[in-house]
Amino acid sequence: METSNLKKAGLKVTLPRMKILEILETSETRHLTAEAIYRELLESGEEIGLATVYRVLTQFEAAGLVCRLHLEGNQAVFELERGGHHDHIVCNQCGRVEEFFDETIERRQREVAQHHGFSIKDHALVLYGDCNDHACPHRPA
Amino acid sequence: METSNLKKAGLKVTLPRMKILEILETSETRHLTAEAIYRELLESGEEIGLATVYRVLTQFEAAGLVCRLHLEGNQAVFELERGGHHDHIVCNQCGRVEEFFDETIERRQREVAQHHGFSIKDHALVLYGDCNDHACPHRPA
DNA sequence: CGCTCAGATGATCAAGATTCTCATTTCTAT
DNA sequence: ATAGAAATGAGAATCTTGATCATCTGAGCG
Repeated sequence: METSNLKKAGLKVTLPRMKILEILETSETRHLTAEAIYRELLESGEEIGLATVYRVLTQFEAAGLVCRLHLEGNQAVFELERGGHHDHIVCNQCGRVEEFFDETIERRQREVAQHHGFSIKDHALVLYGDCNDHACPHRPA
Repeated sequence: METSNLKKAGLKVTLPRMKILEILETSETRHLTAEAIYRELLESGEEIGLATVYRVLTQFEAAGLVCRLHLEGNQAVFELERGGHHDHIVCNQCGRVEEFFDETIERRQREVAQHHGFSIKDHALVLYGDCNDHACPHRPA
């Protein structure tokens, strides 16, 4: 019930927004597509439109509540902003997503950007590989 | 006239393919969208379909002749494969794209992936910032 | 040099993801 | 409760990219 986040972001506290936030907070998978959220809401018996999901997620992104990531394919995924910045590793086989943070990489990025005369504002880093987990339980949707 | 590249890739040497390759080789901008290539060809008086441009670029990518990049926005850009791997810095203001290669970052990526039990196969790294170029028409104040 | 046919092209259609439109509904402040 | 502003839902619209299919073209052969 973190309605405070919504208010703080200047967003009216509505049912669809709370429900979407709730799913982002409680879902097993930390990285969800708009469609996945939409389907989950429908299955919960909510009356919601896909357009609303996209609209709300875009607003959440602007408010800094969620991050939009383009991990692969054409569908963006959204993850709840839980404070720390991190990058991602995606398994080519099962689609599993893991997070990491590496200060050395972060520092070198800043240095490289400076070298090129850029003031770095953001970056996107995704590693693709095969997770060598034999019991890999996550199959792509 | 690098028709040898086409033959080597098992692609018939046709006018559209040569023209697209020529544009990729001679364009000022090293990173072009399919649409940009298409428009440039139309302006040169070529009779070509957008579908062909996409089809050919996809074939070039499969043949290792070009790289497809998702730098920002929804449109992929293509760049001629000139040997060395590199990553990109994009200016948020003017859209300029610069290339860099940093061995430290590359190495750390491999180490991080290994740490997570992944065999890294590929990666995507894009830095976003403001180029502080005084000639940049959109330079921030 | 012209012939043949697999492969390539171009026009159009189609698909998938995301945004827009607008009439209707829901919050928030009063 | 009520009014006004903002949000929602359904579907249309858009944008990028891939698929279809009839027509055309290039490479090898005579």
